[in-house]
Amino acid sequence: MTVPKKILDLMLRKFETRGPLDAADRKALLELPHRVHAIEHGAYLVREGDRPERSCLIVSGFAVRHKVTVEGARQIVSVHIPGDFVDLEGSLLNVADHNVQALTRCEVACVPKEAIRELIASRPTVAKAMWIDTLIDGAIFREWVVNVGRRDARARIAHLLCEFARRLEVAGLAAEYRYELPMTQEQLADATGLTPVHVNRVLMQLSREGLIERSRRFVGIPDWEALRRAAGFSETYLHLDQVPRGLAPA
Amino acid sequence: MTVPKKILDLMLRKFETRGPLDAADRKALLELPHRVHAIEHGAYLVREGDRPERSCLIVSGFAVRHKVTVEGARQIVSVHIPGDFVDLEGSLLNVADHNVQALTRCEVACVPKEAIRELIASRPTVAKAMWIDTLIDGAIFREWVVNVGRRDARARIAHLLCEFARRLEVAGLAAEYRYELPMTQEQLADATGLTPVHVNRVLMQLSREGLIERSRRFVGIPDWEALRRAAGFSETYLHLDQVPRGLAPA
DNA sequence: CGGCAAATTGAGCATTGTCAATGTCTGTGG
DNA sequence: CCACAGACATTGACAATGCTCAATTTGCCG
Repeated sequence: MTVPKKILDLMLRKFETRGPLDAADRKALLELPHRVHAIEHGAYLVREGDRPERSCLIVSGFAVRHKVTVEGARQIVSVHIPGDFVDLEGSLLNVADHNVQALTRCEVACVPKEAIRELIASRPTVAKAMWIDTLIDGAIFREWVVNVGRRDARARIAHLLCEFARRLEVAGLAAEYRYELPMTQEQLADATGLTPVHVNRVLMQLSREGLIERSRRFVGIPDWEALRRAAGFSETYLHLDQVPRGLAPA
Repeated sequence: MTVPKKILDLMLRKFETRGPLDAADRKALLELPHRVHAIEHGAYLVREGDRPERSCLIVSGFAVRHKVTVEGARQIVSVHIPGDFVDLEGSLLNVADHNVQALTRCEVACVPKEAIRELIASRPTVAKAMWIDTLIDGAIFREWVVNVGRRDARARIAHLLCEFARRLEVAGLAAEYRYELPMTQEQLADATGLTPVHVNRVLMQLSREGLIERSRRFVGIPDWEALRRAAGFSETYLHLDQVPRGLAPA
C-alpha cells in the first residue's frame, strides 16, 4: 500500500500470470528500488552501445526497440506497452545491441541492474517468470522475422494490426477490436520493412476493402475473422495460454 | 568422467562462458538425464503446436527453426550449431510456436522438460546462464528482423555469411574465414526472405566481386573487411563479450 | 551410365520503392 | 477567433529490385 505499489503493480500482475508467486516473491518484486521518470516523445531510453545501469519498466505510454543500418535505414524490432519491462536484457548482457525509444510520452520506472541481479539470484520463481517474459518476446521476434521476410505488404500490415489488437486487449488497454494506434505511418513502415508511401497505400486499400476502419489514429476492426485471414494471423506465438485470463476489464 | 560427460561437455563449456559456475552447478548440469538420438537430415525435432516433453541439445550437425505462412512460404528464423540448446523454451512455454528441423544429419541429446525445470528451480546460477543464452538468441532474432526488413539482397546474404563465420569460429567449428555452409541455396533463400533464384544470382555476384570464394558448400572469405562492409555487419549483437575467450582451437 | 537434387541462366513481369507535389490536421500565438 | 507553422497523410508518375516460370547444366551416388 505504499506509493511504489501502484507503480509496480502492472508488472507484478503480469509476472503473476507467468506462474504462481508466493508472498515473499511478491514482496521482493514490489520492493524493487526504482525511480520514476517522465520521458518525452521521441527520447531514447537506451542507445546501441550503452552499458546500461538500469532496466526500465513502462508505466504508461509506448516505446519501441529499433536498430539502424549502416545505410541509415531504421527497423523497428518490437513495440512495447505499459507493463512491459523493456531492456531486461540490459541487466544480464553487457552492452545494448539496439536502441529503445519512446513512441509517445512515457512514464518509466527505472530499476538498477544490480537490484535485478540480486532478485533473480535470490528468488528463482521470480527469475523464471521474468525469463518466460523474455521468451515470449523472443517468440514475437520470430514472428516478426516471418512477417517481414515472407508476407506481402498487405498481409504484413494486417498482421501487425492483429498483433496489436490482441496484445492491447489482453493487457486491458483496448476495447475489443478497436484501439488507438500509437504510431505514425512512417513508424509503421519502419516496423514492417516498407516505405511510408506504401504503408499509406496499403492502409487505404485495407479501408476500401472494409477490413479496417480508420479515424485519426484509431483503428477499428469490423470483421476480425476477415482481417485475421488477410494477415494469416494465428496467435499461438503470443503464448496467451501463459496468461490464465482475467487481466482485461470489459 | 562418465560416458554422459562427453556428450554434455560442449553445452557445459558454453554455459560456463556465460558466468562462473561452481562445482555443484557443473555436477547438476552434467547429471541432467538425457537420451542421445540420431536425427536424419530433414527430420523434425519439434513441430509447431507440439507440447514438447523434452528439450534438445545439438551434439553434432545443424538444425533450423522455421515457420510456414498460410500461403505456404517458409521462413527460417534461426540456424543452430553443435552446443546449442534448441527449444529451451519448450521447457517453459506450453506450446511450440515454430518448427525445429535438422538441416543435416544430427545427434541430439534430449533432456526431459521436468529435469530442466527442476534444475533452474534449484540452481539460480545455471538458470541465469541459460537465460543469458536465450537472450542472445533474442538478440540474433532482432538482427534478423533488421536483415530481412531493411537490407537489400546482396547485403542480406553477405550479412548471413558474416554471422555464420563468426559464430562457427567462436564455437571452434571453422577455420578463420573459411567454413562449410550447411545450407542449400533454397534454405539460404528461406533464411533471407528471398527466392532461391535470386540467392543464386547474388552468390554469383559476390563471387565475381571477390567478396567470397565458393567451392562445393565451402565458403571462403578472402577479404573479411570488404565483406563486412558490404553486409553492414557489426558483431555487437552476438554478444561475444559474454564469451571471455578460449572456446576455439586454432 | 542413369537418376536426382541442386545450381545456373534467361526473359519478362510486378510489387514495392523513389521523388515530388499537394492536402489535412493540430496546436499556437497574435 | 483566425492565420500560420509543422508534422503527417495522400496521391501520381515512373523506376527498379527481386520474383516467376521454364529450360539447362552440374555434381553426386548407386
